[in-house]
Formats: sequence, structure tokens, C-alpha cells
Amino acid sequence: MPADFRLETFLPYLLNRAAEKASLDFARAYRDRYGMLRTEWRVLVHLGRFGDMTASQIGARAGIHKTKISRAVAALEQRRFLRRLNVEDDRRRAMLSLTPAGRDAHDDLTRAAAAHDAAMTEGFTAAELDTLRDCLRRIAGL
Amino acid sequence: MPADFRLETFLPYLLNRAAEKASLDFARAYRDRYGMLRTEWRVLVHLGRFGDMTASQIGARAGIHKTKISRAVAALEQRRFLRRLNVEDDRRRAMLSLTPAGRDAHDDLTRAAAAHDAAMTEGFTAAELDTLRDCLRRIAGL
DNA sequence: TCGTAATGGTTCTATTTGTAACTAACAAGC
DNA sequence: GCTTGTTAGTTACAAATAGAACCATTACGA
Repeated sequence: MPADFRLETFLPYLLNRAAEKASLDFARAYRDRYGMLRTEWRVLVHLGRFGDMTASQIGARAGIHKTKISRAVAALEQRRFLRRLNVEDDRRRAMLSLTPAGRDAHDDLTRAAAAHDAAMTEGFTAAELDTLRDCLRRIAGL
Repeated sequence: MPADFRLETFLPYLLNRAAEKASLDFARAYRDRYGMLRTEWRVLVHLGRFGDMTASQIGARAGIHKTKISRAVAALEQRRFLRRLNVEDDRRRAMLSLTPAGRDAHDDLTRAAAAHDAAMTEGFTAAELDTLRDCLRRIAGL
């Protein structure tokens, strides 16, 4: 009889609670300043950090479904944060590239992200953070 | 210029990726076996583990918005997994209590959860898991 | 005790998401 | 060249979510 199941230590539960809490504050940054959704912020930061790439490359790297990418790209394009460039020899694909405005938004948001991260991690030791990040990466399969 | 922002170590990002991955496999258990949504599973497990309580008590404990609780409770009630009992001196509230069928589902799912947790954590040392859980709890504010 | 505020819970609406189906372009076999 | 199969990306529709507005009830204060 599993009366002894401890929700308090159940990893998916703890992960969800922590992830939700961690995202919440920062979500205000991209939401309030730029009216962005989380997927849009993710697309933006992927392009900003890893350079131009196609929608499916972002999806593969970020683990996001292509329909979400499609919608996020359309929204970012409409706000002139990115543009689509034709790929020479494959007209199905489009290379996505940040505009200067998109780069500005990216830089602003990554600054906010860094500050948020610093604030969030300040109570932890370096060793704890190393272990935490390592565990999370392994769980996520990264 | 934040060209040096590392998404790869950004905690909200890692947390989300790990949480999503961790939930996904287990979600199949309550979805396929009982047609439950995540919030329904959470309500069920809260009642199963912490005993009868009202909707808002579950919400406070689990950090779930009351509209989600309301819908989850309605769904669980319809499937006869729980019933509402009147609270003596406050007709706004209803004490929620698992039925035997609800208890069975709970026991079945917590068994699956325990197995899932065991499988997920098997690559980690006890020390790593202690640190991981402790960090997650602190981030989540639990 | 009457009026106002606060609480428990549900419902309504607008977004957001997930899944499947679809179009267009490319690739491979014959 | 055709047929068949893949891949990139979009669109359509159903399901889920968040937030506001909403009842009903209880609590509080003049």
C-alpha cells in the first residue's frame, strides 16, 4: 500500500514547482517590455546566442515543437525582431536572422536574465550550483 | 554587450527543460490509465497523501490556481474518484474526500510514480540527489 | 443589524497550446 | 520523366489555461 509515497521528494513535482517559480518573475521582463511569450523569448535568445539558423534547427536545439516555433517566428517577424532569408538551394527553408531591433531586445533581455539568474542563485554555494546544473542537464538529456 | 550570456547555464531554462522531460513520461501513466490531466493527478495525490481537505487548501499547498482546482475537482468527482462533504459551519466550503475508487487510482499511480522516480534517479548518487532536491525546494520556496 | 469587505468556489472569455492535417519543395527509385 | 517518400513549415481545430467577473456565504465594523 503506497501510503508511504512522498510527494515532497518526487522529482517531477519538485522540478515543476521550481521551474514554474523560476520562470515566473523573469517572464515579466519579456512580457511587459516586449509583449513576448516564452517561446518567442526562447527563439530570440537562440538566434542571439547561436547565430542565424532555420526554424527546425531552433526546434531541435531548444526541444520545441515546430508549430510553436512557427507561431513564435511569425510574431517576432511581425514585430520586426527578425527577418527570413531565403536558403539558396532549398526553398522550403528560411534562415532566420535578428534585425538590429531584435538584437537590441535580445541584449536587453539577456541582461535582465543574467540579473535574474544572479539574484536567484545568490543563496547557493558554487558547489551546489554545479551539482544542480549538472543534474538538470542530465535529466533533460542535454 | 551580453554576447556572453550563457543560455546553457541559465537556471530557469535548465529547470524548464528538466521539468518537462521528467513530467512527460510519467504523464502517460495518469493520462492513459485514467484519462487524467496533470492538475487532476495533483489533486488526487494531495488528497491521498495529506488527507481530506478543501479545494483552497489544496491550492495553497500545491500552488495551483483555484480555477484549475475547481475544474480538476469537478472532473474527479464526475469519475467518482472523490466526493464533496459539507463543512458544518461554512456552506461555502466543501471537504474533498477520496472514494475507494479514487484511493485505488491513487495507490496505483503512486506506485507508478515511485517506479518512475526510481528509474529517473538511478544514475545519480545519494549526495547529488540530496543537493538536487534541496536546491529545488529552496528555489520553489517550499 | 445593517452595510461593506473578504472568502470559497464557479463560470465566462480570450489566449495559448497540442495534435493532426495540409502544402510546398526536395530526394530517390524506377 | 514519373511515382513515392521525406522534410520544412503553416494552418485548422480541439483542448487547456489564465484572468476577470461573478455568486453565495461568512466576517467585520459602525
